[in-house]
Amino acid sequence: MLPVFVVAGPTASGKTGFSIELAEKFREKEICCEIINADSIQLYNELKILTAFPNSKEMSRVPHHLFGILEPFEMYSVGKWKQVAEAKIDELHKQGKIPILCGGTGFYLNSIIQGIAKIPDVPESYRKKVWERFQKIGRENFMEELLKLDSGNKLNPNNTQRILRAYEVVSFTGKPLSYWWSQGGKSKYNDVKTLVLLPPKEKLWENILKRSIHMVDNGAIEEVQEFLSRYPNYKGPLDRVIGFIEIQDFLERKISKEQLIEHMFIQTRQYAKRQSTWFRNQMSDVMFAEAGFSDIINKFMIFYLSIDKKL
RNA sequence: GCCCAGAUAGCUCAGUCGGUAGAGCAGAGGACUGAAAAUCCUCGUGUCGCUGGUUCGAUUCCGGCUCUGGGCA
Repeated sequence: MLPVFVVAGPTASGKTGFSIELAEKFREKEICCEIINADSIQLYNELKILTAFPNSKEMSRVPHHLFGILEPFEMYSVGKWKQVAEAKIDELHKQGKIPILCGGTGFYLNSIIQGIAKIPDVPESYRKKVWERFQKIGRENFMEELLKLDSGNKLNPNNTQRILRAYEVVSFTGKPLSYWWSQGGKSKYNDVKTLVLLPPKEKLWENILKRSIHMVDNGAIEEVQEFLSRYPNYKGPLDRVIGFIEIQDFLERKISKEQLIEHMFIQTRQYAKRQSTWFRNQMSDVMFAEAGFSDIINKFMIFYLSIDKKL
């Protein structure tokens, strides 16, 4: 049974470059690795500068999968990603290749590493109705209704996304989330090797600042402008991309270029922190690494590579 | 040079009719089962510009000084 490699880490920790070097290092040993995207936003085929999409040079060094597979209005979810990612993993395994899951979306990664409960799909139209009900009756009444249907629910009423989800599931399927969770949903892979790149904070902040400046000085603004010319008044899943809203503010002269960079710097820092918290506390059996690439790669190989002998 | 307004948390500012002070942002920590670059929770001691005076007690009132805006020359 071939392993699954996972390369995780906060944004700007160098995952992309690392994964490529790792794959090339294995190639020297006649082991073929290919990269599968585990970043919820690099799934989209837009805003490639702002989302730090791997460039064509990088993509030509090692085969990349599940990058840019979505259109800007397509809604996605862990469940959907898990399905296509597993299909891709299995396909690579059949070809005798090792998949490297690379990305910063810890929630997605854990759905492969630890598994996730199987819950029936709630149709988009139904979700919309739930949202409208929430809007109509207000948070308090909505929460009251939710608790009637799902008395064990301990969600904070302010957590809109979660209470909507809980309501959706219990009212659509007739069973609360806790029921579905208790049904299990184990990982189908038993040999996952996870590496988390976790640079010291100062180093990470430096990378983030450099990258924010580089993005706005090298086309991110024009990219957003061009995107908006194709999708005027866009509202959709890409709204959450850090810098997307701020660049629009800049284009409308609400903020200066310096403020734009500052906002992007701050938000990216906060995002990186949330990611690090996840990696530290929600993932298990991981190897954390801080040092330079070649050093980590060697350690990774020594640490996990009994495969050398297996193959 | 004169007049006016400021000077309080890393930043922007509120406040104390005299009993040593609190918001937002930033920051720190945390949660996370199909929106996850999302969403949510917790955390606030700082010579209240400096220096005299009045007072039992001054960041608060009074004087002087320094600095920063703005105005008049």
